[in-house]
Amino acid sequence: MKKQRESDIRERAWAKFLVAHARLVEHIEAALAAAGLPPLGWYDVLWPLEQAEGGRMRMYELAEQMVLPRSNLTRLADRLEVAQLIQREPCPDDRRGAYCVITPKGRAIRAQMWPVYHAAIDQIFSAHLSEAEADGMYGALTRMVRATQTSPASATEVKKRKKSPA
Amino acid sequence: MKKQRESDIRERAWAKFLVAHARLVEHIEAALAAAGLPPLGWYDVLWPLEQAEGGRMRMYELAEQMVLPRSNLTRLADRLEVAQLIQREPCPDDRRGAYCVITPKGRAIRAQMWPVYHAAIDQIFSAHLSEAEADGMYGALTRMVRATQTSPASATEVKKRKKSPA
DNA sequence: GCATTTTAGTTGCAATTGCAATCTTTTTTT
DNA sequence: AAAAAAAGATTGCAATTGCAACTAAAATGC
Repeated sequence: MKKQRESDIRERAWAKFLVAHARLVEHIEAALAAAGLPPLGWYDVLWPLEQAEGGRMRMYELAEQMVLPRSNLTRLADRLEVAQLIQREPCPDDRRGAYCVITPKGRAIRAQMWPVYHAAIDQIFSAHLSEAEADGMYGALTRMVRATQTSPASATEVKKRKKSPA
Repeated sequence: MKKQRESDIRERAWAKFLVAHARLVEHIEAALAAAGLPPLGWYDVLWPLEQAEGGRMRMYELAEQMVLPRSNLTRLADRLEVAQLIQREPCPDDRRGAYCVITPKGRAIRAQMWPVYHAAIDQIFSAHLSEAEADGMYGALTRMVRATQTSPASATEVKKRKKSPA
């Protein structure tokens, strides 16, 4: 008889998910800081850029990928630009838009970050997952992400009505 | 032959883990805000307090549970106290310490938050996990959390040496 | 073709976070 | 038992975040 307070295993998984996220990120940030490297958020900008065709991406694309409000990315990009890891370029096709382009220095820093980041992931995340578990987790997480994007009903509705028409 | 760019499934799981966390939290915050309720962080204070013996916990315990820097909890508690959801009480045994005590109003608000929170979890998290998957995920996450706490070697070392002894 | 609505990106400003320093009160050392 | 070290909690201050407002440039409707 081990039904822990009747709380569903899924709820316990959710609670653990939150704690694990906080702990893992904390650990990784500590590792990067200890190595005198930039924070995780910078990596999340540099990596997609490096992957992208021409080392460039539109701001809105990047923001969407990173699950970051636009205004937030603007400022983050400001910092990366000051550090000369990226560079902004006007978009020829759309004069509203701007490209974020990774610089050689940006690539270099990302390359320096990866070993540290990778080692941390291995140690605290990957080491605790069998291939099958990783696979299962990947699948489940993918379904969850999809669930948040395919039901914009609630989110959109909320956005539309300013204060509730009542 | 589908070994996607040779990147380990575990690394892809990690990447998805980060995105999923951001999306899920975003969704839940939106749901709470839409219902005119306090943010998730408040729930995370109220719930452990409500569970605790006497509805009270020491600040440091709470901070640890929540994976939050102490100073951060101090301020969070300030806000909750202003809203009269908690109350601070001096600790008789240790005159440095303080208790965080949940108030009746705190319990009431938490009770109001739960249905909204619970519905969101069900919809975007639980719905996508079989019992076995939830079980597996719970186990894996637990091991990861343990991994971050049992190797304080690196974290502690870093703390000790201020700038690196050169 | 012009008025309206959307979209991309930025900015102002208030709220939250994080880090190092501080103040008290234990706890440990010697 | 005094000195030194550590622990609990808070505070100052700078950095980051989040939201709403704003500008400029497409896209859409009629």
